[in-house]
Amino acid sequence: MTTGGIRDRFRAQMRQEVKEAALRQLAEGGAGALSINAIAKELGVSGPALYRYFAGRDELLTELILDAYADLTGAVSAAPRRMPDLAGAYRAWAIANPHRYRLLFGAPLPGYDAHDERLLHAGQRAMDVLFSFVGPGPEPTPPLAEDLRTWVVRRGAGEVVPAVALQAITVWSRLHGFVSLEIDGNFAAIGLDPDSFFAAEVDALRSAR
Amino acid sequence: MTTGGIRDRFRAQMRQEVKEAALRQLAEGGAGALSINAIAKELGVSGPALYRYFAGRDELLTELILDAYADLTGAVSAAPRRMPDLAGAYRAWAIANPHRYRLLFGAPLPGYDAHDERLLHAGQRAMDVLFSFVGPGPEPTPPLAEDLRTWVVRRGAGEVVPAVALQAITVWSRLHGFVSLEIDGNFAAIGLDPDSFFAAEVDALRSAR
DNA sequence: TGTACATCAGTGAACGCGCGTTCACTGATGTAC
DNA sequence: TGTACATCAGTGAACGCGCGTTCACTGATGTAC
Repeated sequence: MTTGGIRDRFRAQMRQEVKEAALRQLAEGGAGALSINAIAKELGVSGPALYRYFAGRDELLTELILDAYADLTGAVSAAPRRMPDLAGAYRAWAIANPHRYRLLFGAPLPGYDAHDERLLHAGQRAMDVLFSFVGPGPEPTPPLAEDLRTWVVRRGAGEVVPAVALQAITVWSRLHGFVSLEIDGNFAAIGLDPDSFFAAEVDALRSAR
Repeated sequence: MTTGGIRDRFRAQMRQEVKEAALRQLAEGGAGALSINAIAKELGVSGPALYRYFAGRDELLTELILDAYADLTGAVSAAPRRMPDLAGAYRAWAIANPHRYRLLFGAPLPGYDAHDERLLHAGQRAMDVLFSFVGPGPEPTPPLAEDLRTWVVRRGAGEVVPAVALQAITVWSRLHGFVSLEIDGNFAAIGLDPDSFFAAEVDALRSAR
């Protein structure tokens, strides 16, 4: 399996083009709109041709999710190590890529089995970024503190203290609340401008909870 | 259009059975699993038969969403007027009805136009319950305070002060964050027990934002 | 109380569409001698 | 440098399935006289 041959390069580029077309369709058609046949048509190729590049729909989906994890993690990591910047980067990525954000954290797609362990690792890496961003919040009370300690150890991040773990999850949960309400159009539906409210919510996050 | 005739009662009951079957399929198959034909089959009837009771898939969906709004609003209203009970009732309903919760606040279904104004009213009624539950949070700063005031007036809830409006949205956003992470399996995916964390998050909500 | 009629639930066929996936095959192209 | 061969991208047909919706129609049933 030598890489770098002409055919290998062609394959790699074609895989890339398939993924790009897939993202385009995901962006337009919504969650269930990912169709092998539709992608093939967009690339000017017959449906079965794509099976040269992906074992099937599931493998393509897995690749898209892994890419999305890497992309989001990169975008957030690139932000200055301050709370408002973290929050802003997270939100900005989600708004720019709502369909990919839903792929990561939204309802599981019917018929898709996410049993690839690379997905777990990608998720852990994303969470690690959060750990490195937040400071310790309020000290969790005993039962919760125990849960957090064992959780952190089982993740192989034993050096993270419970107060930081709790803060990371809290930040994630609140950011996700705001961001998912926004990208799913719930603020728009009730006629509320998200920007000013976001600033207030981030401000509350900054002042340690 | 007299109601109460034998045929009218039959129609009403059949509509109810269609909706129940729809909910069952939604619960099993996920978001896009709502199929007129599948519902008909479950009821032991041919597909076109359902067009006697619903103009089409969209009307059925609209009814399901309206029912879900009424149900959630009722469940939350029935809770004692204290923060932990509000949060608990909201979460409990979402866990018991994840598919319906997604119908209300999740990504818009592709191909479904939610332009029925009854949906807006139902959403407003739900938000009104929140208004009646929360006390004033911290005073919003000028630009946000202005937004909130005009927003509240445009909704016809002019007696609600900005600090209460902000608190209601904040509570909603944070509850939604936690609840949607939970029902979409994100806590399970990273191996975290939601219960103890939920208690901590609610506790943070209780102590005024 | 009996009969005629209008109403309406439900059917089966059809339309046009789309899906993921398999299979046998063609034809171009890189590669090894 | 030329030739033979193996590799592999891509095709078109097919399978079996499902979808929402329309249409002309049958047959039962409530209702009005």
